[in-house]
Amino acid sequence: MIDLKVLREDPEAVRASQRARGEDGGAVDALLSADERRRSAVSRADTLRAEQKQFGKQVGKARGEERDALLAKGKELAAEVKAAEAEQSEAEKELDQAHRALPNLVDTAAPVGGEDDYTVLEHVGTPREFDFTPLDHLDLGVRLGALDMERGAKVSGSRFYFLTGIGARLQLALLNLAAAQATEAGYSLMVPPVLVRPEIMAGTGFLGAHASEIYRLEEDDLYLVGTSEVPLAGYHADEILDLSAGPRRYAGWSTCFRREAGSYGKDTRGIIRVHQFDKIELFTYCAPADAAAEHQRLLAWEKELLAKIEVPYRVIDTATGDLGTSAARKFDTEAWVPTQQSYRELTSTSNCTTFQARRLNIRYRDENGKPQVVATLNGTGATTRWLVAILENHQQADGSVVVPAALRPYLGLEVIEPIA
RNA sequence: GGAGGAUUCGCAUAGUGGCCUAGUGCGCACGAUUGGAAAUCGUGUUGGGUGUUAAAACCCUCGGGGGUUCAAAUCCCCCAUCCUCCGCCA
Repeated sequence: MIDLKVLREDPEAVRASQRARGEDGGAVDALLSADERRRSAVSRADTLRAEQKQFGKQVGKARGEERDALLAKGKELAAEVKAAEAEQSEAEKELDQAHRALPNLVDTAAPVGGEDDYTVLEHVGTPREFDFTPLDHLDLGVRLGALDMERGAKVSGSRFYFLTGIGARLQLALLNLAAAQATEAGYSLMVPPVLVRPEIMAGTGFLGAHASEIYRLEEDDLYLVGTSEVPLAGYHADEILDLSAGPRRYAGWSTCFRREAGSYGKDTRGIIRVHQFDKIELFTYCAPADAAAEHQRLLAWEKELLAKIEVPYRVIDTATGDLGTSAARKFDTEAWVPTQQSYRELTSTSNCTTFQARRLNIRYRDENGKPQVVATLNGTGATTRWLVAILENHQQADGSVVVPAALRPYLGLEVIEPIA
């Protein structure tokens, strides 16, 4: 939810943000009038309640006929209060709905436009020239005994897979590397629940436009998370944090589940786009004033990790129209995938400012000891998809794959050889 | 799945319809005392909303929601969470 004070003081800024996202400006005016209605309803109900309270005290003292008269009048007042309270709660419900319907305000520094209007901030490394025809990650994975899509489909359907043998070990090595770096950087490593309650899922902003992406367990009214951002954001819901020692940083290690609805036919080969994968997710709670700097730090940590797997990549500043509901700004890193001759997203870091925290009621005490809403940010540590970039970029003519130096201590191998 | 118990201000507790504007202890903050400290004494100490330039004032908040009543921490109903036990399953 956005800050209603900002809305009241500068509705035009909110409308501009909506336009930048390519969304409806009418939602802004709906929210403004809902806010107006709620305030007048609250004020009416407050006045009546005050009157009734004073009145109730007189009844307690009165006796006899006087008491009977007061009781009659009291009944009237009670009915009025009840009506005013019903009006108030109706107005509050409407406000909440309108409030939650509005996505976060975009950062004015983010490039305006649709999916393809991102800005490339930098290129790191140079795509390798192959003197042989490189195999894609699926062919490589099968030859190395690392990946089995067919049995994944047999057991669970399309977009499911088994990481087998060295594939499973490679993923563990990668996630351990990421977990170790995150721990060193001051993140607390967390293994969170991957099933969450509706209010937590809604609080992180995933039940709006992207609800169809999410698995829901109807019987239990729980959602499977698409990233541990969700449980990590919920971790401090309804709390007032002490941030006097600096931001709270968590690294979540979890499996992630995505329905990939609407992506039929896209990336059907291999493990680029799958229903289930593993990820280390970086998550920060900090004072809103520190959020932009923390966002840069998250990006820097992602780049540090990418350097360790030694793949060429670029960094993009995502356009406003392609931002998630909660994000004000988002930087993606995209690794070069040789067999696709293109860059594919490996990490994504979003500054959600106070948007999620306002929904989840997460605050901190400012220097005056007053509760204020915190800012939340998230970024990718490492994911299953990284295996694609590692395998393809480090393959050799004989079908073996050189293990990047930083991964060797975690895998215990310098080269992964084909099994047959 | 079943039975019982619990949920009150950071923590611990008191509170069985109006004197609860929620008491007490601990903790915490500030002050007094002291050469300084401990002890002691005093004052303050949930969060949110309406309102205001700011304040004042007012309203809500005793796990959540609903109900009874002129009036609910207190009575009734539903739900959540935690604990104990039984059953079932792994």
